[in-house]
Amino acid sequence: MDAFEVLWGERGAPRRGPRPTLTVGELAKAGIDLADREGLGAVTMQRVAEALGVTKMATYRYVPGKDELIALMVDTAMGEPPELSHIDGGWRPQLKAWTMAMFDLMRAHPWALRATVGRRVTGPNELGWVEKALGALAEARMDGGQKMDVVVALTGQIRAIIEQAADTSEEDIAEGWAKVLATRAERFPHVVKALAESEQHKSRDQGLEFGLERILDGVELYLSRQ
Amino acid sequence: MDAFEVLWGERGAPRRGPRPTLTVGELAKAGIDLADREGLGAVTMQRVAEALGVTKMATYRYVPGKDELIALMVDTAMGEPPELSHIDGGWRPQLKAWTMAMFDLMRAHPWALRATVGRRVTGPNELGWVEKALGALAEARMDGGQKMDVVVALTGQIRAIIEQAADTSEEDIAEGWAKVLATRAERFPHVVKALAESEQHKSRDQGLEFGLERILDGVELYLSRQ
DNA sequence: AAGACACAGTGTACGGTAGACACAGTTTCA
DNA sequence: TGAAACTGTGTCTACCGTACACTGTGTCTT
Repeated sequence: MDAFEVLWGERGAPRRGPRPTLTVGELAKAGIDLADREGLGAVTMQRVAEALGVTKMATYRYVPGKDELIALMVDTAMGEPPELSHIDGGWRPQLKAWTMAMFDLMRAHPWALRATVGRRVTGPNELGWVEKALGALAEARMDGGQKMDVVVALTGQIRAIIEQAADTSEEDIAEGWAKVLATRAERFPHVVKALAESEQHKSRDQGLEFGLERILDGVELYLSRQ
Repeated sequence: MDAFEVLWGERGAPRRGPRPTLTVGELAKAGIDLADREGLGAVTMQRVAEALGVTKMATYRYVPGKDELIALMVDTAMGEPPELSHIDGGWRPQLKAWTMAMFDLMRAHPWALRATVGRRVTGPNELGWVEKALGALAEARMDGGQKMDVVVALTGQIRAIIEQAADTSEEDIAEGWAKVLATRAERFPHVVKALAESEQHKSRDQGLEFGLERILDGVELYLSRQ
């Protein structure tokens, strides 16, 4: 049983033996709850098992190892992709809605960022999200590779905004960058200036909005040139 | 001694006691070598210490913990930011050169992606990179927050491309997505189509190029509207 | 009906991890 | 010439993922 099978294979009830007391779904949910409340570092086989009232070795009956549990958590947390087809106005408002939905999701589960770096197996929900985004672009005059590149750019934007928000949260910026910039302002004049000017509109949704509109503008311009 | 001090404080030679046999720089370099060769998972205090010929506890004389060592590795691997002022043509070619330079860097040290998720302290080199990018935008008609948003969008694009490349490397795509799409093509028709069409031009630099040009187009359009 | 079989959850054990702490040796300052 | 400050070492603890043997349970086959 590998990660692929855990994510994509359906689990028929076993023919013989005692009934399983858990399901992979419950396992994933327990992990997600733990990660939401205490961060990804708190997700250990021990604690997940505790939350479900079994010993940690019991979890290995459902999942071959921790990596696969995390993968399962990610795909479960991602959930069903949103329906976009009812949104009027073509690909642009649809992609915007898609991006916002994923942004909200990632903000609700910030640990998912850390859990989705490096090589991993794509789960059904995650692939469903990609499918929806590509569906929004179905009529656009670009080849498939370029459509995929647009989707990649959007996910990159989401991640970047959330990570920047994590880096520059109120207390961090106060005791981090500010501490540096106070003593070394002459070495980073542009950073100092940019930070000073951005004090006013500090909402992170605004940062997402701005970058997102630039990307969509760029795509629109590209399409209008074809 | 916290992460901030490790990254930003200079370490004067101690007044008394035996000479330190190492420097924080050597520590960082040993960690980087290890991570480059065997991945971030191979970086343990034990193995870093071994590579330097000391016991693992000796490393704690230079660095308060592993997190700080990783932060140091990241900032060291990032290195001095490239000089952009000599590049003609205004902010756009400069930002493009900046992005390409960072892309090359991240490809040379793929572990840096995993090491730069979540809350962390920004080091001097990393801040220097941001400074250079903002410098390229110094004359642009945007406020500082928007300039910062552009930089964030560019870093997001770099990360997204590299992670996508890791996910969809040749063998992974063959035994991962392809395996799914073969049996469930009807569920993900747009993904199937996009992947088929993108078979031809599979170079990842092309993916970076495309997304990057869209972003820069979007920024340019925004500036032309001001 | 009864045994064989497949499976679930438990308990124990192991190698590896980060890091705390006490200690011995070394260099410099008072 | 101590005393003080500092380095690297050895030992120890708590925790991690996970391998493996075992007991108990439900079902299929004879």
